[in-house]
Amino acid sequence: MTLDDRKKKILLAIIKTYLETGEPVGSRTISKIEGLSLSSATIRNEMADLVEMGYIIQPHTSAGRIPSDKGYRFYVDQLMAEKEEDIAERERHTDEMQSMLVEKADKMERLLQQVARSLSANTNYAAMISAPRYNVNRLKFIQLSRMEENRIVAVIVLEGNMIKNQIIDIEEPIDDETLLALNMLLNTTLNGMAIEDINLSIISKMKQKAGEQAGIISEVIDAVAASIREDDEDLEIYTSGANNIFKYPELADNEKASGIISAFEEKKQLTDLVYETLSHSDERGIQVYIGEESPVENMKDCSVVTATYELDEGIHGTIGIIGPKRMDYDKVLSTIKNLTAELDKMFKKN
Amino acid sequence: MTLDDRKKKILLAIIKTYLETGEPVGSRTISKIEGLSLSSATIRNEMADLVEMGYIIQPHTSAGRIPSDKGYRFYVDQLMAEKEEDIAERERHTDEMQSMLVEKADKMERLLQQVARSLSANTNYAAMISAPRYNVNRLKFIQLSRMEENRIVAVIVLEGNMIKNQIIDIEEPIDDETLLALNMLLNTTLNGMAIEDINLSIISKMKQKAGEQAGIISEVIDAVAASIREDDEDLEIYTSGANNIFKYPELADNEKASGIISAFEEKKQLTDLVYETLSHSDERGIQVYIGEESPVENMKDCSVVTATYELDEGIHGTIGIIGPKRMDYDKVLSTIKNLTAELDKMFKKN
DNA sequence: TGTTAGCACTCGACTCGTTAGAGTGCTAAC
DNA sequence: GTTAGCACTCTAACGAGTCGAGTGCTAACA
Repeated sequence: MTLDDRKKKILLAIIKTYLETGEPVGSRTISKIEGLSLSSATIRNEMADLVEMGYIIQPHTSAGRIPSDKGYRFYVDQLMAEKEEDIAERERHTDEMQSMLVEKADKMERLLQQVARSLSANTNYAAMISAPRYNVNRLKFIQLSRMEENRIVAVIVLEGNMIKNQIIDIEEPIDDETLLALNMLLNTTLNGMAIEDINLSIISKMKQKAGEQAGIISEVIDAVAASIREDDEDLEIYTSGANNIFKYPELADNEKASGIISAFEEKKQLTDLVYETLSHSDERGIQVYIGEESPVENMKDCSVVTATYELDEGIHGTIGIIGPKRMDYDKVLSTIKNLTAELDKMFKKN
Repeated sequence: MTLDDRKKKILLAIIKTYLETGEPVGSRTISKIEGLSLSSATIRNEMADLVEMGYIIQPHTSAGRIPSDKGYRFYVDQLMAEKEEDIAERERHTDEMQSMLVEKADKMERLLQQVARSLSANTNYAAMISAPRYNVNRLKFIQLSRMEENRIVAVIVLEGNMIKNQIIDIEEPIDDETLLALNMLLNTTLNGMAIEDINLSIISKMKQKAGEQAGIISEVIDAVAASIREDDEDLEIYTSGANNIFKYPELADNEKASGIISAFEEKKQLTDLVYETLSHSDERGIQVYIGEESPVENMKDCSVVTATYELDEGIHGTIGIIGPKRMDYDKVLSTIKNLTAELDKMFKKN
């Protein structure tokens, strides 16, 4: 059986109606709404086919139909194809976006938290945003300072003004002069380098140059590397509106809600989601996971829409919206598309 | 009517039974369990009195009784008085605590997250822990470094090795020498001072010393002060096990759960809780808020147990456990008491 | 051959009455 | 002051009955 044009139209009508009402839709409803005027009986026949083909489901014999994951997938693909063509799309939604007003914040964390909040408030779904990923980032500046007798603090500034600190305990005290020299050495050698490119050969070269301070320099470099790597593991993630899930009965029962909440709290699973997204990001950067498609176990009953934004050349972060499968994909896609654009613009300007 | 000895015994029996079963307890149950052997009819009479006095509630005419907030309050006060006397208490529970094993973490944040996790896992309630409060803290070390032409980064280390960063944009470029001088000036003047004690007179004295750099120094000091103050507003708080609330049906309905979850996510309300706790901490440092007593609006249906721990002289943080009113107060109090002791010990050693 | 009207059928949601059981409150006796 | 006894109350659980939405099928129609 093939999905001919009429079937497509009916399927889309069913899904759209369901998205609006949240209740199983019957043949009568479709026959009335539809442009192509067909009787409910005809619709029923087609619906039976669609069930057989797996696009829709009937919860029980005498109920209407609801979209299956496959049905949603069809709808979303359709939607995204449309958007692709419709370049003026962005304009059309611009006015809505005004209200999103991401206040400019001096601190990155503030900004990200702000974004998450505004996303969840605008969409009525749960939202998350990850801080830009460091390990594709470049070192901008390193500063070692003595804090105590044999304890120094390393301040590491990355491109994009991400700052990280690391306290380093050193074996033997270090004098001011050496410290200064070390600072010089570190900065001249490492500035502008991508973290991943700092390899053994460079380190050994530095050790050579450091001469008698070789011991200390390796201690310091190890600590710096560890600090960056460690942070990479547990990515900073900001969330907002997790409680929005209670607005959707199909997610609000104890077990499901508990799973989703714990995913939001533990962050671990969100981190996985971010990595998944970053590794699969296509040209548009937007991805939609429907139900079982979700890479996060606890979100198998949700739909997850993610997008990447660009802080700077090659430095990406991830935005995510988590809601029920019957989410307003159209609105979410527009919102998220505009937001990433806005973020990109903001960062580029900086 | 007075709460005589027999009434007390009956009340305690009712509460204990309710804590175990979670269901309204009837006169028959008490008459059987109780050491003082009285018939159910007698118990009934006493129970009627207890209802009148407000210690217990009957959900409806032909149901058993459940404790009221006032009843819980009586129980908890009793319990805490007992504990006070029983100094060997701590020993008795020590073995349970072994399993809590707070792994030593190098980073404070890791440690705190760890503690929260272990608390929630051990108690089956939701747990939170706040990072130690800064504003009673002392400056240990300030380091200004030039990052770009007219942008410097200030690294502020506080007693207890809390590190904060602040990027400062300055009007006009600053040369190395001036920067060095500024660093000297800042450190010699401010080191060891409590943040709150940095007042106008000190600042103006510094400006005087700075001479022509007066402009820059006030910029810097303002920025430093702002950085510390700002961070004080949104205290770092780590949470774990928020989804535990779903284990208790009386908290798991949509509305209540949503409120609690949002309190956990937004952190704002937890921050209030921390301040409330810190300002009211008595000699023991442990506080129990039952139902309506809670300073957090969204937790009026919960009980909240908080305690302060000491990072260093005068630097406190707060631990909190949030659960249903029928929580196992005995266990929670023991757990939290041991944990704070453990934390205190760990920090003192450092 | 595709479309449609008509109709019997299905099934969940809701209502209502019944029952069982737990627990009370009161009274009268000890 | 305590207790046995008993009528009473209220909820939870169950089942029967009803309603309505929606289906699936059949037969007629274009």
